[in-house]
Amino acid sequence: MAQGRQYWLMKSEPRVFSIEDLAHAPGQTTGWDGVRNYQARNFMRMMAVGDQVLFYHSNAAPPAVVGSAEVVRTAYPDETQFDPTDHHYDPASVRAAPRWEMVDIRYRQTFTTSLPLDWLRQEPRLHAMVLLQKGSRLSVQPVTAAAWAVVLKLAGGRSR
DNA sequence: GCCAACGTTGGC
DNA sequence: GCCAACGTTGGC
Repeated sequence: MAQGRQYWLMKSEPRVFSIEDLAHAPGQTTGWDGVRNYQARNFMRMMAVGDQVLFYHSNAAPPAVVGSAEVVRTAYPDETQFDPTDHHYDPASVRAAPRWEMVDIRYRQTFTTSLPLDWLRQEPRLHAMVLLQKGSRLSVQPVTAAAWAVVLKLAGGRSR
C-alpha cells in the first residue's frame, strides 16, 4: 500500500541534544535512542523513511519548535536498553525480544523563526496539536499534514 | 483488576 | 526548584 509521507514531532532537551547538535552530527544524522514510553515507541514503529519531523526543544527557554528533520531509517532495537552503564538501561528487556526501539533522523533545517510554545498556543489552526493538549508530554507524537503546513508557514521554512 | 506509591516529564 | 499531570510498578 502506498502511503503518503507522514508527519511527526520529536522532543529533545537542547542541553542534552539540540538541533545544532543534529546539524553537526556525522552525516547530520542521529539515532533517536532513549525513548522509554510505549506510546512514543509505537509511533516510532509507524515511521517510514521520508517521514518529516518537527524538532522541538523541551525544558528550554522558551520551549519551541526549532527546525525539522527526516526519518532515514525505520525502527530497530535501541542498544542502550542492554547496557547496564547507560542511563536508559532496562534490566527487564532481553535481546531475544527487545522492548525498546529507535529510528534514525537526518537534519533538514533550522527554522529562521523558531516557534515558542506560547506562539503555537495562540494559533487557532493548531489547537488540535498533541503538543498543545493539557498534560501532554509524549516525546514522539503525530502531526497532521494540515498542522505541518501551518507550522512551516509560521516558521518561514521550506514546506518540503 | 484495583489503586497507592513512586518516578518522570516538562512548563513555569 | 516547584509541582501538576501522567505512566509504571507491585501488593493485595
